[in-house]
Amino acid sequence: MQLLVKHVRLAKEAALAEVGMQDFEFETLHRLASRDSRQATPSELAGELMLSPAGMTGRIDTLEKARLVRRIRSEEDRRRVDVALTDKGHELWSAAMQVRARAEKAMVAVLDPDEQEVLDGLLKRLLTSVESARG
Amino acid sequence: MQLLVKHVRLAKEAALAEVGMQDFEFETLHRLASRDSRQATPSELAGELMLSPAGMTGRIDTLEKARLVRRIRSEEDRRRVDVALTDKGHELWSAAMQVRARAEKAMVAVLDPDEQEVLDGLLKRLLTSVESARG
DNA sequence: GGAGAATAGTTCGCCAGCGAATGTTTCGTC
DNA sequence: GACGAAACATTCGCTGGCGAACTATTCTCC
Repeated sequence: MQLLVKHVRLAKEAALAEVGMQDFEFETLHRLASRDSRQATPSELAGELMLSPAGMTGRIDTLEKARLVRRIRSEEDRRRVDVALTDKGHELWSAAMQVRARAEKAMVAVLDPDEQEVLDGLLKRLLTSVESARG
Repeated sequence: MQLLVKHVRLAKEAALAEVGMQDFEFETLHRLASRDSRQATPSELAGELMLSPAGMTGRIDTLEKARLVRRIRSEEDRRRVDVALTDKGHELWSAAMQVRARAEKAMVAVLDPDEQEVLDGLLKRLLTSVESARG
């Protein structure tokens, strides 16, 4: 049911528009914010977000232009670059988190808690199996 | 869990590559093939596929170039255009259907039939609720 | 019955992402 | 220690899709 997925995506995007952010920007910030260090390399992010390296460079470009993120050339290994969340980026991320959590909650509210748990479990099993099946 | 969705999408695309087709092409053909008349207007298709009118025009262009589809200007209402599946398009669609069904089956095989039914039901309820919530 | 609103499709300029090729830096091995 | 292989990020050209403006046709209603 990818129609559902599209709807969900659209609903989430609509929610994010409230804080003036696009979905892909939020996803990237979210990955960064979920790390203790508040930073990661482009490759790591690209892997987690299932994005090509080229695409990742582009995303970081726009985020950096918006001052939500900073590029820091690594000293030990000068091929590497660390992408760090700025204060502004962190603020915007938390704002978006709230809006988004609200939207998500409203959507799954049609299912009672037990059902939500069942759904969650089934989806997780599918995900792990599919992931292992394709490396 | 949009990660799951992305994986599923990727897996399906990989499957379709076997018959040399892209996902969006298949989706469009599928909508056409699911109709008795084997044809539909661009607007109808755009609505079903959640695509902008502009995007739909582009898709039809490429499909028409590949001779999978034909544009037929309507006689009664000359603003309208009917998109009709060609024989070649229909053949390719059925070939893709088989490949795709196989891939889909393999993915949900980790769940036993009862679980599949539960998952299906939950997802459908989510979809209808989300759809009604946003017109 | 003619003017303006509505409808259907297309064109145009733009954007995010992809794959392939490129430039640097580091690693492995002889 | 030097040279080729590998790792990282970036640039380049291309593609699918979007929104807004445009064209052509039909509907509405005074």
